[in-house]
Amino acid sequence: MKMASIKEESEDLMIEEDFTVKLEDVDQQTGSLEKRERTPISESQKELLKACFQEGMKSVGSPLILTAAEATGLPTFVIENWIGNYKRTLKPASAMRPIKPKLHTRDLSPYNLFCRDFLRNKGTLKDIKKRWGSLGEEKRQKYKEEAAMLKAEAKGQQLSPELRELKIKKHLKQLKLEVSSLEQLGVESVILAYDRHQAKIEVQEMSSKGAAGFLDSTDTVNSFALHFNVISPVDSVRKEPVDVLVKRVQDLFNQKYREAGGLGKLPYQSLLNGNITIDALGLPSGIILKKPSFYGRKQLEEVLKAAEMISFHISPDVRIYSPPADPTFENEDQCPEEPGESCSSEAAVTTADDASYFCSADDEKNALEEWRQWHPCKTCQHWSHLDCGFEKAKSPVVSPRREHVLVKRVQELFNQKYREAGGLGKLPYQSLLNGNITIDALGLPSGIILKKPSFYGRKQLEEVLKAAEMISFHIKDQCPEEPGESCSSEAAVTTADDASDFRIVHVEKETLKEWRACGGCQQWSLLDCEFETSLCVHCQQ
DNA sequence: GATCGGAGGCCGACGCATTA
DNA sequence: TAATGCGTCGGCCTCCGATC
Repeated sequence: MKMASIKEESEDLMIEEDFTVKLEDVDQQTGSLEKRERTPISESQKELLKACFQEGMKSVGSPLILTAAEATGLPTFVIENWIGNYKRTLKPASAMRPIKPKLHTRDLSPYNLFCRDFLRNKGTLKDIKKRWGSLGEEKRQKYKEEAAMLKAEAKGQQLSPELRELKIKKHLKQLKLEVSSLEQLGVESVILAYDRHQAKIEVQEMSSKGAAGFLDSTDTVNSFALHFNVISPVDSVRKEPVDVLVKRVQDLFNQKYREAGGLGKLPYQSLLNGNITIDALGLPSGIILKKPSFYGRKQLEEVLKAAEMISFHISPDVRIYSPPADPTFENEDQCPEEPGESCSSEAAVTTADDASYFCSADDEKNALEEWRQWHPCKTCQHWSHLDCGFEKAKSPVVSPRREHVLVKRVQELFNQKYREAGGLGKLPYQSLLNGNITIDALGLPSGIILKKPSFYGRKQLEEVLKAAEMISFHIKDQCPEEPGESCSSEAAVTTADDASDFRIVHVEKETLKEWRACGGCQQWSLLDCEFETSLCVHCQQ
């Protein structure tokens, strides 16, 4: 038809030169996380990589990767990605790749259609202007007709489910940004959305921090769902908060520990120090024993699902190694200063693996590694932590855990801001949690509140790092000592909810703790736990 | 006048499924 | 179980019509 004829005619729009958009022209200064990290690879680096590829660096496990890394200065994981992508470029393009529907919020213009045809015929962007300018009136008219036809068609047609979904997604995203913008202006807002076309009952929440507190304290969301004749328990409308799941797993682990003969609670610190060894049987595949707060939602749910299968076996005599004062350990990620705390890395667990171990001084790799087990080096016989001194000889290529690096960077950032605010040492999360200290964190990205970095998701970590320069802490005096001060325990009660949730912030409890002097006995006390009136409970009695 | 958003391709990053 | 392959995402390129 008409469209086809236009397409045929556009064949003669072929161009002579093959310009390509070069990513090397892109700003290469971004070492930060301002946007998604993308490693610029220069032409010379590519040449080196291609040369290594020709010499056999054709798979991720190739020993030539290290050579290439040295030659190019690129991290090994970047080279691994490059290999995969480069191999793909060598293959002929996949024949029938389904075309994803695109959401055109505006009607396509004659110019847009010309661009489509021109670029489809290997034309380049640089030439478009020239070609469009020199396009004959007749051809231009045909594009106008096609645009008008498409516009008319779109008007008469019903939206396909795919396009509808795209459209909804786009609007929700816009709403989310609007809520965030309003929040920055000090406006608390809530948006609840329910899609009538969805078989599954799902209420999308978009709310500011304060408004989220309101939702938590009321049954609004559930009422909203019920309004649409939906018999839906709260659980199906809203996921169980992560911190509740953490608590349940904690209880489970403590119970299993006691069943195995342990006393009290599972001693994560002793595990970490290697003073005790616990074989955890029945854990879901891929999940190892660690402090429950280090699991994500999915893992927590899996652990709870497998609760009955899980059992612990305590081997107090199998002490792997009690580390001496080791300089490598001094730089560790803040092994607990407060009782009950544990490192941000995973707790120690035994493994049945009996591979050989060799020292590695690769700090970058060590920073990414999760292991925490002590072994003697087969070469120098020194004992050391896998994560600070060793790599496993059998697996030279370690899958990088970028989140760990991000967590660490945020930890350092927070500690730095804490010191800039006059604090000493490291940010005392436990004191925050207990409400013994209050910190106003200014400049944090919208929707993110101060909490232990390991509770942030990857996206939040990146946003925090992005806003690093804007962030400042203001340490308020400790509550009990300075009458008249008020404090909020908000920092202590956040949850690490799924990034997929539209909910911007999830504040489980927001307790106003205001210190007041009793009108009778003049004793200072917490408003929420002692006072109803200007008299404390004792004086009221 | 400022801003948005469309075109198609490139390519690094990443997650998941498959394979050895 | 580690390695590999593949699909997908997202940011970027340039230019300019449409819209506010």
